Amino acid sequence: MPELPEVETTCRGISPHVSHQKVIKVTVRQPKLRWPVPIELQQLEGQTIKRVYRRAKYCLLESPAGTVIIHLGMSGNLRICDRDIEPEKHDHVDIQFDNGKILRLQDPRRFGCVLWTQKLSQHPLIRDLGPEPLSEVFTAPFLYKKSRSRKVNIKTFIMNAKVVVGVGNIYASESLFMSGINPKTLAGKISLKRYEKLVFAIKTVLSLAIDQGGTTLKDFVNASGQPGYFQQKLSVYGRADQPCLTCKQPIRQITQAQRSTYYCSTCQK
DNA sequence: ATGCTAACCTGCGCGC
DNA sequence: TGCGCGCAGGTTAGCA
Repeated sequence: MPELPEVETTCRGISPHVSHQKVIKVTVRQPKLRWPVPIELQQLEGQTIKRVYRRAKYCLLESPAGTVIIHLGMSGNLRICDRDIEPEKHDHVDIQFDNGKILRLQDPRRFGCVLWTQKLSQHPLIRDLGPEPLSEVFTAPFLYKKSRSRKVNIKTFIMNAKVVVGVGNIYASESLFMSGINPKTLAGKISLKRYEKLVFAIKTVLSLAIDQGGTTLKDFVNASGQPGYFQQKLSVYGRADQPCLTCKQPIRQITQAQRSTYYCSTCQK
């Protein structure tokens, strides 16, 4: 479900209900997520959330005692609901606040996680992350330098969180289409000039998707339960065999690193 | 260091 | 209707 725009949409949605609120109870119904939900998460009880923010695809709840690290995996969502709303199937974790609201994690596939750390910057999941794609440090020279001698294809390269965070399977295909780059091209063979186009495309696609409230393919909903609308603007993702919006040739679907890639072999060289 | 694969799960749509 | 198969928005561990 969630790539960077969906996580950003989620964080913005929950923040007004969670920031500066005191946690009165943490309930874990199913601790078997990607990693077990740690018992130390209970240290959150009694804490007041200082802020809610996003790093990569992690939603972070910062408190004086430590930070909650939440990842939504493939199928997770975070919702704000009233305390008397009964949990449903796959509602694994609740964080209840003294304002009567509950932050509730639902994740059918359980690829997500809820972790607790006292030193976020040293956490293994956070430590080695690349730059934020919407930040000023994510530039063409950065990507160009990082990619020299790399033999992996460009699509897999930009989906590598050690290179740049937040570019998932949808927006990788969309960005490469926008920049006219064939996803099979080796990262190390791409010129600085073409990386200029790619960096611009990544920033543009992600920003537009955030503006649209994310992409809802199947089940993404924001903190209020509403879908996103970016799927209406997808150029290639999920459009196998349909005509390219530019040249009318059929969009191709291939597999790279065990993931589907969509592209136009005419417009992307 | 880099690149590739399997693995972790549930649910849904499709062909038969 | 039911069953088996393939596929799905992520990311890490482990191995060559």
